[in-house]
Amino acid sequence: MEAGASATRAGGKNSAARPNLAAVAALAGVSASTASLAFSGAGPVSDATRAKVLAAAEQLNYGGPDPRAQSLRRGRSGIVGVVMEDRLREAFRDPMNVAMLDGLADELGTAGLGLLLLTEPGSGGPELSLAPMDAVVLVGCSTQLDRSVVALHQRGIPVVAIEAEPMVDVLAVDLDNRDATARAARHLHELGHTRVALVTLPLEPTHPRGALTEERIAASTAFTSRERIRGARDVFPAIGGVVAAGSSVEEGLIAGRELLGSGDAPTAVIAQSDLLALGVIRAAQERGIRVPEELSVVGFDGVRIEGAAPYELTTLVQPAVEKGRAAGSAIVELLAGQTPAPRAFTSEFRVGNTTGPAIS
Amino acid sequence: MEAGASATRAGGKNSAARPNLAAVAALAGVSASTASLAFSGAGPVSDATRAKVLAAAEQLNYGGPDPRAQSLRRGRSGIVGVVMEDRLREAFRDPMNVAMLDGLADELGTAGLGLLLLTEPGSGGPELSLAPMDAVVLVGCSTQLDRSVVALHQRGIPVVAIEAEPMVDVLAVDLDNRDATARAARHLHELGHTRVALVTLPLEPTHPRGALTEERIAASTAFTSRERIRGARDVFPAIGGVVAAGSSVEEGLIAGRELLGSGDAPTAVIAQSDLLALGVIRAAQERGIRVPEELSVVGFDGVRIEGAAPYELTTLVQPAVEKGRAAGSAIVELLAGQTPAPRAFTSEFRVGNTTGPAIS
DNA sequence: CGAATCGATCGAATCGATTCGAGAACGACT
DNA sequence: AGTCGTTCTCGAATCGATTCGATCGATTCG
Repeated sequence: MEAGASATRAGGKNSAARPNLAAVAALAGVSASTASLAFSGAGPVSDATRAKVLAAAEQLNYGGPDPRAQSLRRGRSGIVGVVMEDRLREAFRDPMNVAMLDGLADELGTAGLGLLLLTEPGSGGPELSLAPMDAVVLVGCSTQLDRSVVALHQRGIPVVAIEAEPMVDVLAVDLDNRDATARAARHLHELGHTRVALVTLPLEPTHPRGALTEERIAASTAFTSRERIRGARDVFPAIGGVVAAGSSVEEGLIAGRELLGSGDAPTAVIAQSDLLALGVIRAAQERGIRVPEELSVVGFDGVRIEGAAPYELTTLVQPAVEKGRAAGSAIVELLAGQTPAPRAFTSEFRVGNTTGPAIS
Repeated sequence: MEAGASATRAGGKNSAARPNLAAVAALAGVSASTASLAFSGAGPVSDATRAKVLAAAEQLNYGGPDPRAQSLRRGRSGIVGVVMEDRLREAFRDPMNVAMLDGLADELGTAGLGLLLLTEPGSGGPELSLAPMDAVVLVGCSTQLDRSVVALHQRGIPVVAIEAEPMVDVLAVDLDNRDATARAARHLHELGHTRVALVTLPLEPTHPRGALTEERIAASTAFTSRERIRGARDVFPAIGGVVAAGSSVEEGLIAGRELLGSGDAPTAVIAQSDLLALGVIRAAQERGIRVPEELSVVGFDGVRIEGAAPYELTTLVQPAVEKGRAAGSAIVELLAGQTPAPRAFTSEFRVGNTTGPAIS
């Protein structure tokens, strides 16, 4: 509290308290409603009056209508929450997420909406329901969000989910994760690979590493990861592998060491992100295993990674920015009272130089 | 507007309108004030009453107090704005920024505050003043923000600036940019280098590339970049170079080609970020110039970059996460009515294997 | 047994603006 | 001159909750 705080009321009208629209109106000699019109521009106000109001505002050092009050009255705050499953640092490590966010921010920014970064409940951050949001975007979130989604619906807050388990009253922006992965798997199959392993994204909220087991898959809450596993199994029904703790080159390296160090090392690896794929390649390099001659590696995302040279990943290029954009425009439509259709995006399989025929 | 919207009033009390605290209180047979107490937990409320209120809330499908109304009444929205100079994609491309943001989010999250991403005014995004924010963090922003800062002060919104031109009533979280760069320059000087060039971060809001000229430096609005240039000139008064359009390996590559292709190529380069430094190294590799034998390169930030191997950059390690944390805790204190002291961080000069003696 | 105390609940004011319908002033048209 | 139509301004209601002080019983203390 500042020095003059206690005098808020005692000091009369001209105390240190921040001025409000009423004070400005009073000084200008007009009613509050007119002053409001003068600021918002809606409704007819004579130039003379507007000038008077603006002058009064300047004199009182009034910075314009309080956004908090506007939010209440209008029922809109201009803020859209974005819930990402990881900590910021984790989420932003993958260029894919950043690209997606960029598309989202771009679309929302155009509509005058701001992006509020939220983490999943329980992370200690804002409770996901106490923030004044107009809408929410769920990004690759676990299915455990059901409860929160219900809470949001009670508030009448529309929800858009990018790559998530279908939920009632949640607009889906999807990617052909399963199909795409199956395509990559088929590619490996055609090249003659039979010993193929997966390096997956985290399956649990706590991101533990470890072998990919049936139990873990069944218990998993990570939609995207599970879909991609399904896609791989459409081609290699018994495929196994390891689970990484995140999407990074480092994690890929760890996973790669694990896979390549075992007795019957695979001849091909399906990594669930380009960063992981690059890490696997690094692990191969460490062991003197040549890519793609002795080991084929496919990634996912199609992001351009610094330091991948001379490799050009065989990967699934997904329209990340477009995905974000689609989510953004869906939100804008939702807020306009329209009912946009769900969007589904497809990935393009791009063959690089990290896959080749299986060694006979 | 939804189907039942027009019936909001006509339908009587039980229409499709979203329930509010008053409705819940009425159904529970208590006053609104008691219902409020029951939800907030402040003040004494008997268990029986609380149960009644909660039951009524459930029956009405009431999701708890409206954050917008709370914001107004409490004068707090729980939202902190973060203004970054670039587009999201630009800003998040540099791990440095992400690390900083992570520290910030961590500290703010603990205090129950959310992070609202904003871009500089004029970018079309939220007007930086119409969002209901409790405080604002300026990150490496241009000096052109003066006007906005004034607007924020009018609203009584505290402002913290990370590495920015000192401004009145703005709490500074600083880094020894000048000093640190001078240290690196001295290192090169001691190694015998005389033909040294700079690769700087953008100097103007529009991020044009080009030669580093006196006019540009003088007209520059980028604080960090300018400070670092000053540091370099403390050792090499006549140092020139090129300006990059952002902080990325790609930009460093472009800048490096420019520098190394010219007639009297430098024997050492001071890059203003690690990403730029790595790009310069790439440019050298392209031309068959050996690092560090024929070209020394120093960076700034000390972030671990994938793909830098086998090089370990000679660079200035700055405490990025800590910087963000400091800004976060400063904000928390500011909001608590305290007056935290400005913070200044120092970078540590780390010698890697990208600098060596000048060729005689 | 009267008084002080404590716990639970309620009333009313307040946060700061927006917006709708009504009213006033004024020029134009028949 | 009277009526109609503009244009500008105002009053009052409203958005949804929080919070201070007052009230009212019931319990406990002297």
